[in-house]
Amino acid sequence: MSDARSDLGGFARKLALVHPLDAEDRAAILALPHVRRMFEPAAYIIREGERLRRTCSVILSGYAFRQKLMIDGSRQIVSLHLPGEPLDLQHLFLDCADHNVQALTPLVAAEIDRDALRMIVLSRPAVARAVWAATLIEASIFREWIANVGRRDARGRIAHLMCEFKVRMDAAGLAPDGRYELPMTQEQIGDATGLTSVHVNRTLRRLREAGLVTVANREVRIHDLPALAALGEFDPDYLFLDNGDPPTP
Amino acid sequence: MSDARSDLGGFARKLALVHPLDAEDRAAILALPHVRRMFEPAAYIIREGERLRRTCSVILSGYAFRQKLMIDGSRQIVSLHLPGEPLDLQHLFLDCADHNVQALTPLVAAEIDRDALRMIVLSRPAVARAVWAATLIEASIFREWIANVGRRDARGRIAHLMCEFKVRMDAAGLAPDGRYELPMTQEQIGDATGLTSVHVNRTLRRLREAGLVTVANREVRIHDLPALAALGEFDPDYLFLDNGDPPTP
DNA sequence: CGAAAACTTGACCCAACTCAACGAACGTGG
DNA sequence: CCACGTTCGTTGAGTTGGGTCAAGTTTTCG
Repeated sequence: MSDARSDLGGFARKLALVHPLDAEDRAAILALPHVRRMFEPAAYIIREGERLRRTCSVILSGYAFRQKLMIDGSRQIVSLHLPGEPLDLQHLFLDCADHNVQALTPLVAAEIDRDALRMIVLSRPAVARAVWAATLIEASIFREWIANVGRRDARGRIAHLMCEFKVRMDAAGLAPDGRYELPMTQEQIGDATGLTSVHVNRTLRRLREAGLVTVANREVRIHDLPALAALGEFDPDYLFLDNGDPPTP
Repeated sequence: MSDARSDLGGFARKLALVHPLDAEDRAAILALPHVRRMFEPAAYIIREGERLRRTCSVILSGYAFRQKLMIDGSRQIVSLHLPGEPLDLQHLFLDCADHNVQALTPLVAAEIDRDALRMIVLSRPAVARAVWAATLIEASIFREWIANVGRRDARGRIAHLMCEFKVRMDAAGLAPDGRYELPMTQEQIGDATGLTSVHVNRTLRRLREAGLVTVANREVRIHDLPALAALGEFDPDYLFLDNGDPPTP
């Protein structure tokens, strides 16, 4: 696959899953001018209030999370990002960051020139559809997270998070067998679910004792996926990963 | 203003606030084929699981909310919508609804033909920017709501909701003096903030007794906006309403 | 005017938080 | 390779914000 020659192969592949791209579209994406940049864990990739960024970042390797800080110092993680995923498509057309993005692990990002990305997006309808749909899917995940923190108890929230991450890791080919890497501390799991790290710890123990899932050493092993999905009311439709039906023309 | 001749004048005006549109862009929007449709309060405008909608709806008059149902029957409202706002831009490029949209008041919607909307969006860069940016702003509001239900206490959540609604009503010219209409029951306020109606009631009383805000008879009267904004940690930046700085070319 | 829906208030309960102490894992530098 | 500080995880005890249940009251609307 010629994608492998460019840094942006993973990004192009992800977009093509959302909407089919022809060879020219794909070549245009691969040719996007960009610079690589490396980040340590916890390093800020995007900062709230930053204005007029001239780039849009895509993860080449590693994991990242999107976060808002409260004045009391607490933190709410609003999304997680896997390799190949874009980190700030909102800056394509919005000029100010309303939140922070931090690396979860050592991370390599491609910072794509924003004007070049705008150009191909406004001139290539298929690319526009793919990139736009990607932002719409992200919004769908945000909606699900509102429901998760707003209306589920601790077990449900964590079960849901584990299921979502599993399905997304699967789709990215990063969860070979039942187990998968989850590079989050219990405090970060709490920040993603609106809980404290202490309560995350207790809840993980309960989930383990119930034979549903084991989370240890940055690794998740799901023992009973149907039960875990039921507990977290997890239905993967909102992730729009099924490329089952062909997109409407 | 010739916009008034079409149903879609309000929509066009809203889009133009996000990104400038020239006369041709505006005319193309006003000419979009659509049908009017009326809804009673609580009527479903969009249903979860619905496939292959051929339209995208815009509110001509009235209010609506976006909602997810949990299996125990509880409900999480994930957004509120004012006159002129689009209700399902996600269906522009996604083929299945992941949530429900209901009318909050008697509502008139314009159901715009989706293919026609796609066409002008993919052929008119300025329209694409405006519509796309509108979806990105919606996503920004979703992120703020995750933080609201995830990390604030009851007073903060409700204070934040009141401030957001006030600012959006102001921007839409619907909050002439300090007071504004809030067509939500206490149960719906609870569904939007992840609380029960009983606790919403008690919290509203506390906010009233503290001299911050009075909510009664579907009307909100904010007595101390700075204090209310402080309590809800409300900073309107995430709404991207300021058209202060010209958009980057 | 009457019924249904929305709001109000009290009593009680529990899920999740706080505070605190301790153990385990993990770098990192000597 | 080990010593040691630091971060992360674990567990207990006590507290509390918000939920539940239940009984009114008020508003709305046909």
